[in-house]
Amino acid sequence: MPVAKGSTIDPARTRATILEAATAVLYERGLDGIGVAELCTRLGVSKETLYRHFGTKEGLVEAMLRQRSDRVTQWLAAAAEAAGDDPRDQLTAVFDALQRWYDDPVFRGCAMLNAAAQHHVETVRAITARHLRRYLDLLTGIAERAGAADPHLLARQLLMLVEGATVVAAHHDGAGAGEHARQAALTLLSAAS
Amino acid sequence: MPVAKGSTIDPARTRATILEAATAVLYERGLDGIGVAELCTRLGVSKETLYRHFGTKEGLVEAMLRQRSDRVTQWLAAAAEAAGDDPRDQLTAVFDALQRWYDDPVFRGCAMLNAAAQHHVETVRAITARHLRRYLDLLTGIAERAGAADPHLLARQLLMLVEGATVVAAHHDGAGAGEHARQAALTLLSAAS
DNA sequence: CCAAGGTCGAACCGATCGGTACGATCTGAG
DNA sequence: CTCAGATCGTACCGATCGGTTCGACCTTGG
Repeated sequence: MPVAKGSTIDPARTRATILEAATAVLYERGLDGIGVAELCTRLGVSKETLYRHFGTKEGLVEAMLRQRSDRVTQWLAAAAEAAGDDPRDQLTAVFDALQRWYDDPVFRGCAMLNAAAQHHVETVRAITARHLRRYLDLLTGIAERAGAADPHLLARQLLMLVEGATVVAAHHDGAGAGEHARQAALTLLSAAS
Repeated sequence: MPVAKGSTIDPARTRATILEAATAVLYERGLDGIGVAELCTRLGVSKETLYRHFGTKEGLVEAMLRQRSDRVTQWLAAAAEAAGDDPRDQLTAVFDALQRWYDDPVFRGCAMLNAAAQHHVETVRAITARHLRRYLDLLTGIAERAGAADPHLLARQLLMLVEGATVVAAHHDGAGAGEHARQAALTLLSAAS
């Protein structure tokens, strides 16, 4: 490791561990629902360490949102890819994956949307917008492969179903939300090609 | 006015005025984005008055969310009713009304969803759930009048489109979100009957 | 073995938070 | 006119906030 300059106790791993644990706690409690002191206690880390790695609570929040967006996007894309080449199968796989998420007891809605609802900070809003854009790209690919007359319009409508299903699952009733959205998505896909 | 017991300066009107102004400010800044002191300044009211009428910041928040849910629901229902008896016209009217909302420069997404994303308080979450339920009732009526095979399923899918369009409009791009959602909704309506 | 630097824990900082207290002022019913 | 009560403005409270500092450990490259 030529780039590993002066370092002991592997700070990179410390940072990764903090990020990992903070993701879960901040998702459960909300960004402003827990102070830095209690957060550090739950993370098993001192305030000085946290501030050296992230500079600011905002810095930690942004780093964790970025990582979470990366992971969720990759996770959804992988689910679609594993379903084969048929766009209908890919769409089904996406909504099935969402349903599995909704059924998770810790499910509390989309972390990016929740964050954007609290912090009016521009950086956070930008991360959320980028997150939706990534979803849209994934859905646009499916719509194009399906031969939709207007793939961008269809993708946008599918994005609304994805986000709408997540909202309904989080705030009204998660049972079957993924399946119901999937059914609607397939109807739109059929009608658009 | 027989019920007007002992009162001067019409406290009822004071309360209504506070609620009115607080709705706008809390929507713009976020529930935790403004303190009670600054809030009172913007409202042109003293802290003592605010606390006498609402007891707590939480009390104010809940009262304003309830009122907002009432109004928004009535506003959407009125838009649907004014469109006549055809379910397709009613659905169109709903999404057209939403689009007008998205185009408002102060639009910041659904206030109830934003609130539920920040406050994990059970009361707030209950108000949000009731709000979605009201939307669902409105859409169920339309789905039933349209003769849908499974009106409850269709209504749920339409609800996802409504909420999804609102999320996309707030966090990605509001231009045309209402129209695109309306188009998808009409497709689902046609396919379900 | 030694020095550099990551980490800890706790004390500490000023600012702000939600909420209370109080005297002064104003309003309107009797 | 009088007096109850609504309102104001301000000072104040304890708690908590995000963030800093420091001395003591501990780990590890040289």
